Amino acid sequence: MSNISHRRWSQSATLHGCMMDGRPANDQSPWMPFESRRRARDEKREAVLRTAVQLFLEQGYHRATLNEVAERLNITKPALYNYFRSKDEILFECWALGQEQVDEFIAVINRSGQNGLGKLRALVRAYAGTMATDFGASLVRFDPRDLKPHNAQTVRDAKRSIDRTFRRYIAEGIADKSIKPCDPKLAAFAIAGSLNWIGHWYQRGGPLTPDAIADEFAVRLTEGLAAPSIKKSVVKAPTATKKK
Amino acid sequence: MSNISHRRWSQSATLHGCMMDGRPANDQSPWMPFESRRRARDEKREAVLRTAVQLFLEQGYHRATLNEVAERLNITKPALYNYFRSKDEILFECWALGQEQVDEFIAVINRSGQNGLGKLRALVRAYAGTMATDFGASLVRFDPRDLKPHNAQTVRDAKRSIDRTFRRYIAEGIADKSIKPCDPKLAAFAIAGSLNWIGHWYQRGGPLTPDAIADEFAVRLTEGLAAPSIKKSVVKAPTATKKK
Amino acid sequence: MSNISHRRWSQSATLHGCMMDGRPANDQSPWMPFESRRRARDEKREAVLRTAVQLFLEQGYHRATLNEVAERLNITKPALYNYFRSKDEILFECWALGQEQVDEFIAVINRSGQNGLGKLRALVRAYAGTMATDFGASLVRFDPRDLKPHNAQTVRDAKRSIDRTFRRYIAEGIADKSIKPCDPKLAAFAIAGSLNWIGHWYQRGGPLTPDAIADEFAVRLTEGLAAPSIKKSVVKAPTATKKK
Amino acid sequence: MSNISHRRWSQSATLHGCMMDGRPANDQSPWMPFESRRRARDEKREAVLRTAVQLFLEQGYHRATLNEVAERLNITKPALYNYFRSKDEILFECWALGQEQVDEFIAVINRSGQNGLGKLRALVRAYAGTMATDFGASLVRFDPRDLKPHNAQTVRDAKRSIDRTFRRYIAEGIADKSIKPCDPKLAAFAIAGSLNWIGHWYQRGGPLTPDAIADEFAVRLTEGLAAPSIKKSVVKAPTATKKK
DNA sequence: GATGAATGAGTCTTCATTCAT
DNA sequence: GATGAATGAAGACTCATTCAT
Repeated sequence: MSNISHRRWSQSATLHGCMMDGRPANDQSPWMPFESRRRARDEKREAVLRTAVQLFLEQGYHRATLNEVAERLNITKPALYNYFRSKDEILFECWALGQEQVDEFIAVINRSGQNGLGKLRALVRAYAGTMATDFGASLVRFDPRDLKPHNAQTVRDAKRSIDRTFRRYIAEGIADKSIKPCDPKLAAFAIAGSLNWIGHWYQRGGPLTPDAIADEFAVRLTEGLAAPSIKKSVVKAPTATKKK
Repeated sequence: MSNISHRRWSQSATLHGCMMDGRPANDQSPWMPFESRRRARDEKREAVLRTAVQLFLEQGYHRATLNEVAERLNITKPALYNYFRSKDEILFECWALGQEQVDEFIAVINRSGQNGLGKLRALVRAYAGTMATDFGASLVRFDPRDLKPHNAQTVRDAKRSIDRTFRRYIAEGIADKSIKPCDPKLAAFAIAGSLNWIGHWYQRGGPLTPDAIADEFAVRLTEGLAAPSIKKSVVKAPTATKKK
Repeated sequence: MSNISHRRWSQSATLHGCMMDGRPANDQSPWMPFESRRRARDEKREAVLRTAVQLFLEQGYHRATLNEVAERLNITKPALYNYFRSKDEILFECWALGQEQVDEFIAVINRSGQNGLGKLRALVRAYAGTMATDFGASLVRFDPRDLKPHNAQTVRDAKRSIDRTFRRYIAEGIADKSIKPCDPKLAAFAIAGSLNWIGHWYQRGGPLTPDAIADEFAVRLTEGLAAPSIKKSVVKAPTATKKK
Repeated sequence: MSNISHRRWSQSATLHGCMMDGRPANDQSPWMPFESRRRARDEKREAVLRTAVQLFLEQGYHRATLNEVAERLNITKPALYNYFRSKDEILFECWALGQEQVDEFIAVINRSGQNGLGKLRALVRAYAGTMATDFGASLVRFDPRDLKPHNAQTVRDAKRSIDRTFRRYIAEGIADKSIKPCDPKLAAFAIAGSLNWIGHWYQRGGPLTPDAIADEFAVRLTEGLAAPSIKKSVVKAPTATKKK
């Protein structure tokens, strides 16, 4: 039954790491075909995920069938099992790709030397942009309860981590006086809520561009928090958002 | 197998009352038994909905089975079909009870003579409170695509109507100068997003009371919008919400 | 479980017998109310059967639900169980009313002093007329396999008996030279088939009256069999059939 | 639980042949395996239909369960859904196979240059033979109301078409004087009724062979109609019917 | 690596029937 | 005698998953 070693999600970048692995490809090693085969495999994996995330968002995880995923890829259902062990693993990997984006821009913001308000605005901006992507939306539209317990826990941990980041930036801002005193917890909820909601209503091709939304939200969601003196300073978000 | 002998409707204290006045009914009104039967029926319907909404929120609509709904009510699955025609009808009725709350307080707010900002704050407050209830949360946690087309349309219409209300209050506020000029559409999205998100994270029994959340959000979500002069005025929400 | 004595169908006329029982009603006995109650009961029983046979013919036994039978009678489903013990018993009683008609006219024809061809024609005529009634059609449109084994046997016996009657008349006709020599078995099948088919296609309110059909079939189905000399003699069927 | 290990399609002698030439396929045509797969599939579909039609005739459509169909084929119920979309589709396909036989021999008769009586007799003969087959009997033993509206309509149209064919041949016969003047409509009903009834009483393995029935009916059902001069001409039915 | 075929688990739903009132 | 409520038995259908080829 379980003769396949359990691939585990290690909080960052399996798939992304893979793509960087292209590196050894530049030499003429005899296992080049091996390499290229692996790359082909990864590309197919990704194609599955792109198709799946779309379908899952369109119809909802439970109404979407693997049959339709396969059909859209012009393959057959069992072929999917060459790349993924189960439907919920596909779901999880979709989520993981979204989470990767978040991890990346949070890392960038963390390294930026801004004050609390600056970081918060940068976060809002980047997060809003991510919510307007398929994989980003999957962060908030998919239900962890559809995952196996282990993965579900991973998701919950990540969610909590994001929440803590919001609160931390706010707390930092309060400490450095760039943000008015307030309850970081509720403020974080309010801001995150607005942002997460984007994942539910944003429609590609609508009148609003992701950038416009991101800019507007970066201002709107923080202007109430900004301490009087720096209310007007708007910050450019790091353009870390990977879209691929 | 048949360890369920006494059928009980665990959640119906009122129902129990009913059964007690089944006998004294002969002394008063001749259609008392009739009345009481109808009431009993309504109460059972409601008990089903209360149980169902809880289960649907707990486990998600698709993972929740009617069997478990029935079990929690100490009845059998087909008994549910005395009150509802299908699983999705139950879902719809849960939503409808939440929507009723919303319709009611919006009606009250509409009739209040406040300015735009006042109405908006009242709306935020009442809406936040509703989100902290089971039926309220069902407004945003249930997926209209699980409903029959007709009901799905009803839900979508209602959602649009709520959105328009947010925008209208904001526009009114801009017109009457109680709200700073801004894009009503995006502002409405931002506010509604924060509020809707409550339905996803709020846990009964947590450290935050619905009222605290409602108050905080009423201030927090609007202070950025408020025109300088009236920034400090906080409004009590109409307490119109509860229905029974 | 089976504390109810099994009412058994004794090949003739429970219901019919009942109606003849009107007999004691002509006196002023003190148990008149008793009598009248029983008559009321019988009338309701019959009303159920009339409604049921229609519905069963309209929609087919399995698609027709007792609920709809009850609805058409403006009563509720369990009320039906005051008159019948099960759905298939209703089916059986419908069949029995049709069979009664057949038994009656066969008895009449048997007693008539006609020759074989005469009897055959009389039978065809009467049978065709019966097929154009609801209860008559139920003889051929209902499936004995829907009945309990005992009743199913009763039905099969009756069918066989009718078949034997056809064959007997034909054989008589051959013997008395009113019918050309032929295989009575196949001839009976052919004639009975044509007649039974009426139950499938005849629509009340169509252009053809039952009488017209009966007359035409009486001629058409037998003219091939008739020995030359008496080909033209047409016989009036006994008008014994109609019961109400 | 899993006492079914070897899945066998009991009725598919041909299928077995197929599987044998699965191996030699490498020596000849490259798409042989493809072909053979398709053929295997068709044969299984047919095996399902053969089993289903038998069961439906034996027990009636509603009492027959897909489970039993599957069991008789030594497969499981959902496997049936590889070949058919629903139970009623299976019913329809059974009917369609019977109808195909009818369409074929009608086409042949239409092309024959016989006079009206000749065509009618040929039709009777061929139709009688078909009624003695399982798929033929399904033409009259299955209830179109069990089908989806679209298919039900198809069935009704086909029935009407057959009826028109009977009437047309009779009318032709009257016109060309091979048939005595009569009402084509009622005559068609009478003949078709006799024939259809075969589908209800004919038992394979009984004393009567289909051919004997067909021959007898071809004479019996038409001798009453034949105009005196040609009464004796008997026609061989087209042997076009059997399809495999 | 891919496919057709098959499976098993599970859910909704229907309906005849019974029971308490 | 009638009713509302409840039940249990059963069946169709779906779909993720597996297996042999």
